[in-house]
Amino acid sequence: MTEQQLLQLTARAAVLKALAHPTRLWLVEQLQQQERCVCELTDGVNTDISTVSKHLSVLRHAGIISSRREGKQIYYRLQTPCLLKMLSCVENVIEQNASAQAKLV
Amino acid sequence: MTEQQLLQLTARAAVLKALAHPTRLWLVEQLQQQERCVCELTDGVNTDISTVSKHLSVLRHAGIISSRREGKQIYYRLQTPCLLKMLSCVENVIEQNASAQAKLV
DNA sequence: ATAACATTTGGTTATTTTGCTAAATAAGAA
DNA sequence: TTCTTATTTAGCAAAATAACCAAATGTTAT
Repeated sequence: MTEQQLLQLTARAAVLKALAHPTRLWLVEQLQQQERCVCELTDGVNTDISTVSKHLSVLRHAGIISSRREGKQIYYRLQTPCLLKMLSCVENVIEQNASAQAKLV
Repeated sequence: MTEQQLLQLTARAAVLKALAHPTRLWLVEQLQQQERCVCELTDGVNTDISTVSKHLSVLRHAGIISSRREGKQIYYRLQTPCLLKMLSCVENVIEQNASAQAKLV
């Protein structure tokens, strides 16, 4: 693995790592159709507001979402639509695991 | 978020988390064309054999790769080909980030 | 059985991540 | 200005992760 390769792989890993949390995946899902303010997002999730804010910050730093202020609220939107297709492949892995499990029984 | 949803999102996050490491991404890349034994994989990477083995174990537990023994060697292969397409979307995120950065300069 | 090889597992330590509470900012309303 | 609402930041403790070394396992050859 070259130095150049390592840099590239680390960048990819950073994006994946940002997605790799149930709450953050949920947030991405919520932003699928339309942008949302933080208050709307915290409503649906059972964790603290500050925790949600931190998760949003992680996603934003990874370039997965972006934000804009409108009055008191801050609205978040999805930056890269193809992420949703990506997740369907993740689902494939899970289904395959499930059927492999089933085969063992 | 319902209990059911949380379970599903946690499963997805687990797959993404397994991928979210430069060495593991490199390993997945190596398995893209053909299966490989551990000795072939450790050759290309600068870390300890035991560390590589542990990374392979993480990928295997996530159902991303699988292994078979042939004599003294253990061969690993990719379980879900669509993962490679998935990573091209991750690359999109990175490129978009780069061009956003460039715009600022 | 012993030796040599390929790989995994266990133990340790350093680092990172997570989620909470409390405090800080930012914007609008009174 | 002061109050209220919306959101972020800081600080902390618990849990998870990563990398190394050493020891254990499984396989083939002697």
